[in-house]
Amino acid sequence: VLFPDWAYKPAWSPGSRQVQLWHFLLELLGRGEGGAITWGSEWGEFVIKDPERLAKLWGERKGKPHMNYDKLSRALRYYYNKRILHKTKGKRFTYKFNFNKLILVNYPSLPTCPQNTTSVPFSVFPSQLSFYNPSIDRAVHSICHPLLMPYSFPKPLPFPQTHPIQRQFPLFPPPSGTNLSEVSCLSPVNPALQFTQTLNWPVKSSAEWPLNRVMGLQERIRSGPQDKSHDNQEDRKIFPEAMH
DNA sequence: CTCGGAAACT
DNA sequence: AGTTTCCGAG
Repeated sequence: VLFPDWAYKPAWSPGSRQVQLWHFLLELLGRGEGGAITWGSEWGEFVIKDPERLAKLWGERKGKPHMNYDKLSRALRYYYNKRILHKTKGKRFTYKFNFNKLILVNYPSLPTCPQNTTSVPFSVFPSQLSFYNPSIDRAVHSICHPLLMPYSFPKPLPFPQTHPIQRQFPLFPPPSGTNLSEVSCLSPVNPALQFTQTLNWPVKSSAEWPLNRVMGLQERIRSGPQDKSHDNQEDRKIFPEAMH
């Protein structure tokens, strides 16, 4: 609920054994490595400073020695329909993660976040997130960086209130695929849930969430080519910024 | 540069 | 499924 659906996908999903491009980008961005790619002026926006160098790094990670920006950028463009990224038009080599507006649109009362820091004082990657980290708690109060991704957090329930014991899991008992070691270490508190409670964010029913409507959209896309103009109209309502 | 179709790859 | 590769079009 706090983040778009894709943000909950772990870096190394059971299906695909390889790193995904957007994880890789977030990783470089998080390191503040700077040379090849940096955060842009807006929240979630990033600029590829050295396209060919970035492509080379990506190629090394994937074992594709002939990777170049032409091919990498094609992969980025596939993210448009998946709603992971969109292009910042007019700005060369500039793209933007779609999680920013989703959060701000739904919670207009949140303070806008100055985003000049190149790194966060704590790690947000799955490997290091697997234990309860008090510094996350602290940082969460000054919500700010796009790097604050939920990755291995259990997905918060779409329903307002449930049995206390169910809070840690989308389903109870947890489905067989659930990595219990990952989930249980979030105790005593699920940071994401504490996040909502601390901030007194409004609770919406699942039907009210634009995100769920986006998911519905993806279902339609997946189910085959249908009425595309209708989809675009839906998109405009949800992501005004993403359209021109 | 940027876009997106098409086909191939893992 | 998520790219990688190739490419014609704007």
